[in-house]
Amino acid sequence: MDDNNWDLGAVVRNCGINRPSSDITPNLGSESLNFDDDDLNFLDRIFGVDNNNFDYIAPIDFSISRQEKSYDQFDDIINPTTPVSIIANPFKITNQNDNQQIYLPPIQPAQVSQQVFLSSPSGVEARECVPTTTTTAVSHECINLQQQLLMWDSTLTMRNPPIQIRKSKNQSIWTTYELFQEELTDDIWSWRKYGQKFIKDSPFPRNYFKCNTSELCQARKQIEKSLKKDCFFLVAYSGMHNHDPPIIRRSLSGWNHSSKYKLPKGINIIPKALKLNASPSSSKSGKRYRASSTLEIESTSRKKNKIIIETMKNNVDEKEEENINEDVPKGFEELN
DNA sequence: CTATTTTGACCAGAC
DNA sequence: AGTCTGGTCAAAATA
Repeated sequence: MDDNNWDLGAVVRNCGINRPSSDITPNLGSESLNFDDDDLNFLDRIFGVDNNNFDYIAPIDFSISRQEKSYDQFDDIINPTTPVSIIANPFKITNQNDNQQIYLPPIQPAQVSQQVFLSSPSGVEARECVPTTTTTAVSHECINLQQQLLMWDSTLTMRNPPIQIRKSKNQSIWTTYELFQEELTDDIWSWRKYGQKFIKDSPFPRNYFKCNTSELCQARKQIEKSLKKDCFFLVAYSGMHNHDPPIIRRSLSGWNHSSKYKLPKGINIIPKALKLNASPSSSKSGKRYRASSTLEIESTSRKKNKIIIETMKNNVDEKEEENINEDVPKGFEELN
């Protein structure tokens, strides 16, 4: 099997290209990325998604010690005999012979990133390729790859490709996934909630989290309930951790793993309509509604809907209730 | 008392 | 310049 059997690459337009390796800008998020049609077509083939529904900003940042990798060499990456640095947002790799696909994990271990083509997809020339810095120069800033892969929930990552990669107003790059409620606890990092906001065109609040391990860590996470698909949550990640993950997995401070059937602590999914129409006596308290965030997963359809509707009824008079029903998002209709 | 969450205010980018 | 929107801050509330 030769190198061309694997489509693996990164679109590179700037980000320190052609600069000496000693001048690599460590923070990718602060760089501007511009893509043309060729870039987007290339990404379509790589990600296999509809470009119209995919806001490509920065598809990956992938760093490895060698510029080219064959299948066997890639296998060496998965089972490295020597420390290799990988900095990657989730990235799908397709074997063109059998269409087998894998996703690189969303591991974010290091400060340094540099975009590299490992092999050029057919019809798309790798341009502005640069060799990476040496492994030695990078690896000391990264956690060990084997350690990363041990922590990588491959089943989760495999069935959850990113559905969107976007750039926020402050130029941060956000990679969004669709997850089931029970998958929300599949996160190796410790997060602390720092905000919540209702976003335009969605009745559900967006919950903002930052890494709770290090004050200096810039990693961020956003969680909101999917409007289009009631059974899903939209989970977005931004920034790289500059430290090792917490040792204890799935039982992190501030991240309630006591039951896989409960929402992690701090995630609020109460629709806007309820908040806006809540009675004055409860308008200042989210506590009243947070109870519903510990509902059993089985209730995400009938039971939860029932309780939410009942909550609505308890907090509005009949006149207001008519207006609320118009605002109740899909999936929260009263059941009969 | 400490840690975490809540929530209105504030700020900056986009339009 | 003014408004809208999303992201963050930080004091207060809560666990």
